Amino acid sequence: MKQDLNDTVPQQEAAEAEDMPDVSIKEVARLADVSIATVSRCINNPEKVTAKTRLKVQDAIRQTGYSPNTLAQSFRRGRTNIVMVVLPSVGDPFFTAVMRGIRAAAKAKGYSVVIEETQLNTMTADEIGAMLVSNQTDGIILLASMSPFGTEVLSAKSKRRLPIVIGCETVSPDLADFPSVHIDNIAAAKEATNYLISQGHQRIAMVCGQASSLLTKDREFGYRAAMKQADLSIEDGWVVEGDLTIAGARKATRNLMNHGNRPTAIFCANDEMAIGCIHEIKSYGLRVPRDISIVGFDDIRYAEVTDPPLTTISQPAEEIGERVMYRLCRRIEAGNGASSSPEIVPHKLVIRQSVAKPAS
Amino acid sequence: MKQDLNDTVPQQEAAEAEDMPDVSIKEVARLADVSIATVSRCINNPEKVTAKTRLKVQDAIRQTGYSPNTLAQSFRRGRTNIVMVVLPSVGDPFFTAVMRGIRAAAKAKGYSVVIEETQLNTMTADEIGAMLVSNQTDGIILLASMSPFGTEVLSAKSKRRLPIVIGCETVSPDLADFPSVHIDNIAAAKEATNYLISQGHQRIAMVCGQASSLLTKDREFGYRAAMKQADLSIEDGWVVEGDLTIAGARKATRNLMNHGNRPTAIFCANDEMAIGCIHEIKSYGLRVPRDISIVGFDDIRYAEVTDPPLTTISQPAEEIGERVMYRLCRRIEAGNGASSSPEIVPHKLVIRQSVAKPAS
DNA sequence: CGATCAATTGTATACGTATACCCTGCTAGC
DNA sequence: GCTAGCAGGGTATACGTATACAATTGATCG
Repeated sequence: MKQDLNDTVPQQEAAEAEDMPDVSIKEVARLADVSIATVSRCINNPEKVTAKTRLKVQDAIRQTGYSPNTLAQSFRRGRTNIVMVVLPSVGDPFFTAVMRGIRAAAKAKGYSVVIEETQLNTMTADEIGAMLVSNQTDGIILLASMSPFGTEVLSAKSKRRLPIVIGCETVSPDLADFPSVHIDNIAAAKEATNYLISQGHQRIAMVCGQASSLLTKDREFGYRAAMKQADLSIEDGWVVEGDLTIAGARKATRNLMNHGNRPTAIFCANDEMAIGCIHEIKSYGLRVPRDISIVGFDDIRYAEVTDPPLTTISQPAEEIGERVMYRLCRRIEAGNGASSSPEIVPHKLVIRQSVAKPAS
Repeated sequence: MKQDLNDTVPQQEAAEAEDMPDVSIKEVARLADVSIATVSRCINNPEKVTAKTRLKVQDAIRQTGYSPNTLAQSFRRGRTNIVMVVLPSVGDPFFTAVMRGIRAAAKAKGYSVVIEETQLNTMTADEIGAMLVSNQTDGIILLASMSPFGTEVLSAKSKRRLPIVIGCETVSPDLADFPSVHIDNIAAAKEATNYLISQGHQRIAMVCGQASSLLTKDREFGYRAAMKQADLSIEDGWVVEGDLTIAGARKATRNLMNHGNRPTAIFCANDEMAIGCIHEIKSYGLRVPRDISIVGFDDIRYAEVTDPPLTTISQPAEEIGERVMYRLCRRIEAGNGASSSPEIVPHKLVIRQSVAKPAS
């Protein structure tokens, strides 16, 4: 519309030929009076070229403002230096913390990362499959369980030799040979439940995640195990399914509030739901922890500024992210030679003020 | 190490030849007994090929499990279908909401998105410059102001014909010719401040963002304008700088609490800081809003579950994300022909319970 | 001083795709 | 029935880089 009249205005200094639209390795070679092979070597194997030539070439590079065409490089090398991470929800502060670790490690290793969201597992297997093949990436980090089509991933992996590493989630049996790094979710959930029990609670409910999520399955398992071990019964309707969001938790909590035998404590499968849970309880005119105690999971950064501050299980989120990324790198570089054993990182129960002894 | 002994084990059914490591267009052409050009046409211009041939080719594609090599395509076409978005902090729920909109639009348009974080503007200009050239993307969405090196971006843009669109931030003068979509930050901040004034507050402080962030600069400007218009003075030390995080806000709030003339209301440049602010105030044994009123900005999803629920300025975050992505697409497809006028979306003051009339 | 070898640089090719251009064969209009 | 036109499909090439291999240079040693 109006950008094409710049031919009528005097060329603005042109600095150092900085405004070339696209300068290829050829330009550099011509200017430095060497072959393109030499230029390429100067960049990738500087030690294989004379100091004198190297200087000439570096000079030409500077003059032309050349930078290698990443597309061509990726094509030639067969590597994009992009990894994909699949997670349930980008909005969850826990996952953003994990992402921070992943991103830090990725940057250190020279990778970019693209994120795909399973939208809390509402994606169909087809959608996920399409997502996986359409993106050309060097590897995949799975932070979300996708059991329904686990085999699809597996076949894709073996087919394209695509390294996959799993984080946070407990691995499902058919993905057991992939490397993974996560906490011991069962033990952590047991610990959280036991803490409630140790405070004298007997009527303990749980707001868990979707049935499709292995991770929350494990947490539910830990909860049930602790209850059984303490000889406490779990009434029908005490284990309600949230969708890991605040809204979902509020709805789930409503069911708990209306239960004939109302629990005195609630264990939430993540902090996000614990926040919703607390808020819903307050809307009933009840107080936390005086009337009902709450334990969360993840220790997101909002956990300490909620009212009351949340007692929860802390995961080393950033560390998980870093480790999982580094393991993926090793997998990319070393192939299947790299270790594929699961890596368990430590969790910790952090006690704040959302749990009290039961009133009743 | 151990994956090379599969020649000794019997081939596992081989299904439908589904396990080929890398099948190119050539395989398909050979199998369908056509030229590779025809295969390519079948995929990209199906109407230019006979129905019969098309069927043959589609059959071959299915049999081989072929999918085009995205790297080669990108290289050939000179387009990656990847866009980069630069934002201050991936952890901030406001930006994750914007990202949700961006992601949705990107998916609809067939783009992947890589995220770069300016780490709350602690990146150096060099780092940012490196980031921009290293990533081969079709376009950039700027959600963070980077005034110090705005010119660098600008030159990069003109140099590589790289479309850039700005979101959320008010554009700095030297980026004024880029398309942008955002709310009227000044007007919104004025509205927030006026609301406090209308409730009878006169000693109103502000926790703003870093000086380098244009966006919070605008909010501060709006605050000052509203105060001036109401003939209220702003004491030294009433405008404190946070870093848009909870921790930063708590520190900033501490200064406000220790101020000789303690304010009765605080306007925070974002909700994240408002949360920190509230928490810090509580730690002084004071109550919100009885002792001090708080107004936030952004209306993140935690704003309604804080205690008390936060009065704040609501931005249509997801919509901003979508629109900004669509504008980037238009820019990528239509070049500079696409409109570059700023697009102002509406904001809204949402009144909850963090503001009361001043006690004094 | 010449031959051999190492070091350095140039030449040529391949990666997989998209497309400009050409060729073939068919159809339609006279 | 012959030709003009056209549609469908094949051939060849280009994209920018990296590298195997060839060629050339220089140096060292006999």
